[in-house]
Amino acid sequence: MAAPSMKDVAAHAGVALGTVSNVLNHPEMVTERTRKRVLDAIAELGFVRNESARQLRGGTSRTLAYVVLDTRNPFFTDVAAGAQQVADEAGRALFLCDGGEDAVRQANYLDLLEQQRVEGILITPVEADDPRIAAVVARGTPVVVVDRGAGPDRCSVSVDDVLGGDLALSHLLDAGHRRIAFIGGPRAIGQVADRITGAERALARADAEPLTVLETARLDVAEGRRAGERLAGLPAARRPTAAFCANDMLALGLLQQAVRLGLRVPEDLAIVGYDDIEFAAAAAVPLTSVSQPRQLLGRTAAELLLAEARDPDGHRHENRVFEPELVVRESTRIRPLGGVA
Amino acid sequence: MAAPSMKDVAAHAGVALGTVSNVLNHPEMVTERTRKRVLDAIAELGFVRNESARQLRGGTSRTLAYVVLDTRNPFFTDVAAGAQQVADEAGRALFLCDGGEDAVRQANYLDLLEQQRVEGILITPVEADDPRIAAVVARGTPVVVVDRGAGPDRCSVSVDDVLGGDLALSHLLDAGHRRIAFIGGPRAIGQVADRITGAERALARADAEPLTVLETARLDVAEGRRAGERLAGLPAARRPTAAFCANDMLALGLLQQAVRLGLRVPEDLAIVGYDDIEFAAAAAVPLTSVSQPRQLLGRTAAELLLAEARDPDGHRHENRVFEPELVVRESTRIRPLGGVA
DNA sequence: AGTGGGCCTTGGAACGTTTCACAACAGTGT
DNA sequence: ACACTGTTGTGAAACGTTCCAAGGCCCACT
Repeated sequence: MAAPSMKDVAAHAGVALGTVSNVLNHPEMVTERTRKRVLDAIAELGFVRNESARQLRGGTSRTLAYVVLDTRNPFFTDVAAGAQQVADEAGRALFLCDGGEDAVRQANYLDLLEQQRVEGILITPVEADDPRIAAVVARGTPVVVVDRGAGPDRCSVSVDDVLGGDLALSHLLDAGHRRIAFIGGPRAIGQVADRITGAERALARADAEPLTVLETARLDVAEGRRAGERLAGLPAARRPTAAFCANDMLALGLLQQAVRLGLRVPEDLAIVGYDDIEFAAAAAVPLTSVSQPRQLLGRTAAELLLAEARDPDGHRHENRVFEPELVVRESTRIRPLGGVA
Repeated sequence: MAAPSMKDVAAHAGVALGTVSNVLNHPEMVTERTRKRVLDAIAELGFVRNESARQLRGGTSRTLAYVVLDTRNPFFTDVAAGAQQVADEAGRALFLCDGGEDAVRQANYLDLLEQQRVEGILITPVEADDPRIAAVVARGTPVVVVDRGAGPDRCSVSVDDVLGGDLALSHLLDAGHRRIAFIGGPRAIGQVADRITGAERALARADAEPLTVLETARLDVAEGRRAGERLAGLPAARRPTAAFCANDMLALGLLQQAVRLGLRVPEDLAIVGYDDIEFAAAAAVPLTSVSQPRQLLGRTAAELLLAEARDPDGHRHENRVFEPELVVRESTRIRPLGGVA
């Protein structure tokens, strides 16, 4: 048999349909006695509200969604945790959608969410200037771009990735490195491009070789290992003495493979990661990394989103930019001696 | 102005409402010319289908959800990635809901998903025998329990956690440890309880001290660090020589803090983790860990769920149990000498 | 020219809820 | 007894879609 509806509940309790609705939505305007009869009927039939019908009639949803670039990157789950806090406080549900660094899947999610009329969308886009996002915004669904800047037509929260790249390279240059590799990709990902820009900006101020860019297909541990093989395969004379990785996943993979293939870190190869995920500090050689305020990013994004959803007309778009910080650890520190533990 | 509906599109294109629906759902039965007119109108008005209305009328949804125990644990995002693959292949969207190890939040998500009439729910429950789950199943929404066994009234995929605990402890006992701590909690989490059971089973076969259980409030890195402090604070004579952690997050935190406080791993303290997440191998001291087939778990769960959703009556519930494997690394290996890299 | 048959298109019912104007009823004060 | 008030409950409309039976049109064939 089909799921019971309010009509069934009403019949079973011997009241009108509207009364059932009142019990659920305005319990104070129904007598104790009637209310109990209705609630009993609900329990007895196992009635479950139909959210579709509800939303269709009411026009409103209390659901937010975060379309994540890649849920397997702990950076994003930390951001999501920040957003979740705010959603909880505001009585909203938050759905996470894993884009898996795949533009098509991300676009599919975006379409679906718009069709579901969610209250608002957080998104870390694969491609920053995806016209689909602009279209969603134009049609009226609040969108906040996370971890990327955006134009004046929507809100965004981000961290200055150019500055981050600059910090990382400045640190390596200060330590005396002159042949430095960048590992990350694809370049279409805005964060990657910006970090390269920042790195080259720092490089331009120094007397060093141009940045060797090892472009990767994804930003995960496996690609980091692959990069490690490529670096270890180079003759020492041409091998970069330091690597700046677009994120910590790559850096951890690189570190792992480099060590396995006999390179000493940091003596033969210094490594700087990005994001300062929890695991960076616990790595074989604790990782120097560019730290971003992850949870704050998520909290702020969700707050902006809710503000826009609550007052679409009065809302003014904001593009909040946070500053990254360099956290120096062993992977770039020339150790005085033996150095274990 | 309100979002345009099919009615608006129909008026704008000068056709009947039903024709617009046909263009969208059965394009082959509409003339080229008419179709174009309608599609143009859709583009011009920025019409977006209303999924609520659609679902209300059709009664079907093509959305799955995975209520995760904690998205910040990479184990679960790996499981989710497996489920996502299957969902993609089947043309389904998968929403991730972060329970954050919080029973209340998890229950809220469960309610919402049922009200939204999702096609099916994957869940890694905080409490294994939550009656709410049974209720959802009884009312007809397909549910597959992930990473926990379940009764005959629903499907589940899991890994034998008792065996996992046994493997871990057997390994430590073989290495000569006699005073061993278990770190993890809360005990209400089924996986934790089972791993303890397995550990004690192995212990019972040997002539060793009973398991010292350090119960934690959560299964994250911070709690691991806290446990590290507690262990390091003990006088060496009473301090366990080995620790078995309920998951790798705890193990990594423990490792980090133990090393910081001057304990050598594995000489002073051997550590076994659980899950074999990607970061375990890249840790300061590569972590011995009990490995589970994460993606396979997710794939299998999603396949069972879809099978049930497609044929609710013909479906027979299955409780698939996979076997864990111990991956031995440096954190439990007595190193012959100096031992770096 | 008339008829039969395809092919498109049409209009309306139905999905389950919320909301709102209104009916029913009981109690109060005259 | 009556009108009035306030409180509860009722019934119908509306939300935007899909599906289906039925209608309209045009062409080919007799």
